[in-house]
Amino acid sequence: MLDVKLLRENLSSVQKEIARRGIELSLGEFENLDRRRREYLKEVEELRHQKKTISEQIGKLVRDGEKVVEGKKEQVHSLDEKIKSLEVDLKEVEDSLNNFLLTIPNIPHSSVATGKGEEDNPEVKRWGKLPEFSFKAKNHWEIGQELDILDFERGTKIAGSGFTLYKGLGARMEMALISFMLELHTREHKYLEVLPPFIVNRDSMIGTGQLPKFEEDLYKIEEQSYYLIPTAEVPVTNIHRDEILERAELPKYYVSYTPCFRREAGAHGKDTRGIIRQHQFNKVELVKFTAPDDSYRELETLLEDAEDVLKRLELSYRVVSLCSGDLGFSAAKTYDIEAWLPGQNAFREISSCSNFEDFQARRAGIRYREKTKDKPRFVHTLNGSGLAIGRTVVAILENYQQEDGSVIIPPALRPYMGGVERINKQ
RNA sequence: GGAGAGGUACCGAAGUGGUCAUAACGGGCCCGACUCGAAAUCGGGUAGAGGGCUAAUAACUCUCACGUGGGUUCGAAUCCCACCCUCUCCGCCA
Repeated sequence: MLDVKLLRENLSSVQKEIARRGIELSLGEFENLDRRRREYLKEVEELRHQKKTISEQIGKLVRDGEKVVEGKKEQVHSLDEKIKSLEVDLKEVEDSLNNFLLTIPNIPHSSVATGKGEEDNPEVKRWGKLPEFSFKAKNHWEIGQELDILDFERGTKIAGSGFTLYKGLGARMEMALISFMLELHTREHKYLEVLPPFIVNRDSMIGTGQLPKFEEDLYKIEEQSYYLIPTAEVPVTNIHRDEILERAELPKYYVSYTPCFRREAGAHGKDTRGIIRQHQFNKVELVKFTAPDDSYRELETLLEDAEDVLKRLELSYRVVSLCSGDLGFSAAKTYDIEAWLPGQNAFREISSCSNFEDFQARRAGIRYREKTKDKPRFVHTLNGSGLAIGRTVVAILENYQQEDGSVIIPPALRPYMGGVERINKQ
């Protein structure tokens, strides 16, 4: 959520910034709602003040033994009527305004390139040498099926399309990657591991920006208005919802493994084969809470922490900076890490690292005090995949495939796989 | 799920219809005094949100805020209803 005051005072420049996303903000609607809200509020507060004053007078009179207070009670009654009707109007305007504010995306950072979509994302860096094969590189789903470690038919039978059954060393590799990443980030990058609920309430979803706008992307448990998390970002960022942190506590680093559930509404027909796009997938997520001045420096180190996973697995990748049109709703700036997939002859997203500045913090009420007596200020929140597990499996299968159909396990991962060095055909 | 108890500031806790919610009392924390320094002691300070007025994130002022939302009443932390959460016991259960 954007600051109402910022919006009020710099309406046209905010509008211009948001326009870079290809979204047009309605100035008139905001100005009208904001103005009416303040008018109603002022009036209601004035009437409440009058009411309070008279009630206090009645209290005094009664205590002094005065009995003739009916006239005063009448005054309060008539004030009450006015107040109640104004409150209805006020609530209506406040709800509209609030809903309007909750659906405005974050302002792109000044370093974000203006562009329409994926094709306009500037490449920031590249790492590693692209592997060369003396044979035709296969897709991960071919490799996975031939090794009998990925079973798409069974996944579909059990749940539906977009769900996969991992078997044998496939399942083992998925779990090994989770352990490997958690250990790397906790031991070497100093993140605190947390294992949160995978189901959250509506307030948490609003806090990080999934709701109210993107309900159709989420799995909902109707009976209780609970939602399955689409990313660990949601429960982990909401750890500190409605809290005031101490300056000395910042920055806070969390790392969390969770499964992620996404309906992928509107993505039909994309990546239908394989495990690139699933309704359920595993992810290790990095989340940071920082002081505002530090957040962009912290974004760079967050990115490096995520990159480190690929470096250790010796997988080639590149980093792109999302352009204004490709930026997510809540993000001010995002780097995507794209791993090289020989089977697809393309770089594909394997991590997304974002700075949300105070956008989520304002929604979720996450604040800190610069000094003991200062007014609380909003923290900045950041997060990034470190990494998406399923896509890492894809990258390993495709990059480490051998001519005989086997797949070599990257050395860094072997300790987490009981020393297995290679997955062979049975 | 059943029965009971309870949710008040950073923590504990008083307040059970009015002039004590910038909320008694105790603790913590911050500043100061004392001290070579510290402890002890003494003094002072310690919530939030949204408006109005402003150049102002200053001063002043108003409203809201006692788990959440309603209701009763001239007036609610206090009475009533619903819901949420915590604790104890019982039941069920991986």
